Amino acid sequence: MQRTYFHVDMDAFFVSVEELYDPSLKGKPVVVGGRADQRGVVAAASYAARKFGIHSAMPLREAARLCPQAVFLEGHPERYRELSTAVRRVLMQFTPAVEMASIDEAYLDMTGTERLHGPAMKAADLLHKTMQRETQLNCSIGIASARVVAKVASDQAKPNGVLHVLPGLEANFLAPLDVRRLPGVGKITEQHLREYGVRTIGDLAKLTKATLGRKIGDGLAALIEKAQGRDAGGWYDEEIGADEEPKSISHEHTFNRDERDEAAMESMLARLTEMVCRRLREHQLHARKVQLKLRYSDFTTYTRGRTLERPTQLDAEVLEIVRELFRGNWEKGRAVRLIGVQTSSLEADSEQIELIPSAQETRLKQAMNAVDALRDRFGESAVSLASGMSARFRERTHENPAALPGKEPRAKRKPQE
DNA sequence: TCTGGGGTCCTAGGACCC
DNA sequence: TCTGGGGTCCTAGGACCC
Repeated sequence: MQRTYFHVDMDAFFVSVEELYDPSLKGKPVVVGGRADQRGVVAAASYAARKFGIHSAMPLREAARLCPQAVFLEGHPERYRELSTAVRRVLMQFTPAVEMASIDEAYLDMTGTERLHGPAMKAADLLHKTMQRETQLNCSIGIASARVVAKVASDQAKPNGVLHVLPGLEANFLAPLDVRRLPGVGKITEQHLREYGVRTIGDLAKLTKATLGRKIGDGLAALIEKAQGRDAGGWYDEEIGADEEPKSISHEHTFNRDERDEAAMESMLARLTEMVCRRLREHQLHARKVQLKLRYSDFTTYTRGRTLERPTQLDAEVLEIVRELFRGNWEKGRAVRLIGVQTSSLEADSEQIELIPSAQETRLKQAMNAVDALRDRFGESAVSLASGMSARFRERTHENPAALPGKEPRAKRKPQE
């Protein structure tokens, strides 16, 4: 059956949200991602900043060199999440089949909504206006019979436009575009494809086993099919909105200066573990896999993990494993740039083989819920488990004085209405 | 200019099983 | 004289996306 997908992509989302809260930023070169002298990259750049050659994923220091007068902002993740929820609410007015693909973009399955909203272009126009009115944010919309084509179309429609690729014309629309425009083709794949003379999506669409001179793997086969204008592989084979629960939950931290002190790294690990486990509990999930990530100062990166016999969401259990992995794998004395904790193979509470929980376990769970509640009311620093405290103290005093308690008022939670 | 943080999916080798 | 072979789990690494 012929389907109709919308891909809705917010224009310069982080920057636009910042402008909402501080209209004086409008028209200025604005960079969201961190201070100009920090380790980090550009998360979003205003159109004025882009004129200087600044783009996302560029190191902050380079952005500062290109445009010293730009306004550098750390950003406000809570505000972005809040606006993202508002965006989702608008989209849900048009169809329940909405899937947020990231904080600022979504896919809508609009198949069969003509009776309700009229033809696709009319619905898109209304969606565009509703989004403006209810969030004060601009978006771009791509419409097509395949999600991958809708996504490329919204990209071409930017900024603040709508592009409808008519059924039957998908391949024609894609063919002249640079192969990098196709989702899934990054720098590395582009280089590989270049060796086979592929420069445009049309070139990729024509690849066969014969022209390639070798066997085609599943990944490349899916890529070729996408280049021909059809959804293929992985997520593209599932229904919109089928995914709700996360498949992994992780936190990581890059030290502002490379770290070689064991105690400092262990307390950071404790802190990261607390954040991860807290989110596991929020989602009512238990993790069966725990992974440690280490990146040394030369950027070589290692992950070491373990599968648990029994899934968990408890700080102490996860931290014990993380510690063992760290002690068993960190080369003593070698300077560490980044450290991280990841959980995966997540299972819902109900899937747990519920042996009768021991009284001790029940008490522990109650205690964790109490800790989470305290943190809700008084901030993350209110309650600390294990050795997370000293890391927090270090970060706040030496590396980030602005974050000292009292100096940085925590965002107040809105009372429930 | 040294390169964030949070994710998803794919690959590939070895173990194990039928 | 040597070759089975497919499915699934586990682990680690890597490409890619916003």
